[in-house]
Order: sequence, then structure tokens, then C-alpha cells
Amino acid sequence: MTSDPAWYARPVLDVARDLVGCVLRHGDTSGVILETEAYHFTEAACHAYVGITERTRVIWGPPGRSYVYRSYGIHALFNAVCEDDGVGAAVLVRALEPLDGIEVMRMRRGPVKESELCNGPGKLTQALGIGLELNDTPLTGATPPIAIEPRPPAWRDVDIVRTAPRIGITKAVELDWRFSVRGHRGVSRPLPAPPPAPR
DNA sequence: CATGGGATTGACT
DNA sequence: GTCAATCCCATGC
Repeated sequence: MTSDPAWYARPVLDVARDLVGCVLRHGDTSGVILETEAYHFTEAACHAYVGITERTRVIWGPPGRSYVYRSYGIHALFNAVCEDDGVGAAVLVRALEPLDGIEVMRMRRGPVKESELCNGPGKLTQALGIGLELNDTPLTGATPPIAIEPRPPAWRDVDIVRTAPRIGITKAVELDWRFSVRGHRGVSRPLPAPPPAPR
């Protein structure tokens, strides 16, 4: 289960896929995960690619913990650390469908459309109130600061696609390590257009 | 010690 | 569609 570190101690691509449809919760706010990306130390787009540093120490640490870092000097991005202790791997959460505490999210996000509350990795951390101070906190156990819960019944059989390349990176862009709910409008970037049909 | 780039967003054209 | 904002940290001199 998502409350057990062993659930995260699996291949990062499996965890990234299984996280879609689960609920990410912090305090009174929560949302259903619509989109994820996998990162692994063996490929250059992953922060852990450079080895163990003060910044990347958490990614190399035990699974089932948070890795929250600052992007572009402005935004906090939330990841779940995966695979065994000593292996650098994590899943980035890119988009949510708002579930609980929508009014609180609105306060934090300002006057935006509801569809804009959590449709981006920096937006969802702002909406849920997840900041850098929540880096390296447990996601498992009885009452972790940030919790990930199993798929609600309505999301039990979601159709997950693994097709799109990861977003906003310049290295290892060829790896299709992005997962999302098929056809959902809440994903942070649309899937690339399918190739034209042969004639 | 200086520098440059990045897993982004929002405002503007 | 384009572009600036903004800061941590890895790298190189």
C-alpha cells in the first residue's frame, strides 16, 4: 500500500504508473494525481545523476519520503523517493484534480479558474501548501505530513497512458517516462499530436 | 569565489 | 507564441 515504504521500493517506472489516480494530501487539501514523471540516477535529466550531494542526498535515501526542491528560483516541486535506499530514483507529480479544501486552494492560488488550480507541478505545491520545509519528510506511516492514499473507487480502473516525453528538460528527452490519465483535461501539457494517418 | 543553468509560471503581444 | 523573474547549487578557475 501507499502507506508502506515497500510500495515505493519498486522500479520507479512502476511507481510512477501506479501513483496516477492516487490521492495526494497535505492538511485539509488533497487532489487526485493525474500526471507523473519518473526520474532515475542512470539518466542525465535526473538530479541524482551527479551523484550524492547535499542537494541530492534525499533522492538517494530510503523510499517513501518526500523530495521537494526549488525550481527556477521560484517554484517548489514535489517528488516521491523510490527504489531501495542507496539508489537515486524519484517520481515527480505534475498535475492533480482538486478534491478536498478547494476553497483553501483558491486562497493560496489567487483568482484563477478551478481548472488552473493544480494543473502544473509548481501550481499544485502552492495549492496544497507544500513548501521546501517539507523536503525529506515521510509519506508513510500513520499520519505523515504529506500522505499519498490509494485510488478512490471512482479511479480504481483509470486508463493510464505512457506515451509522452517528459517536460521542460534538455537531457535524456527521448525517454517516455511520463504517465497520465488518458484523455483528462487536467494534465499540465497536452499529449503530442498523433502522427498523420498513412494514405 | 564566480558563474551558468534548470523537472516553471504568468504576464504580455 | 514569447520572455522575464529569481535562487539554489554544481562546476570550474
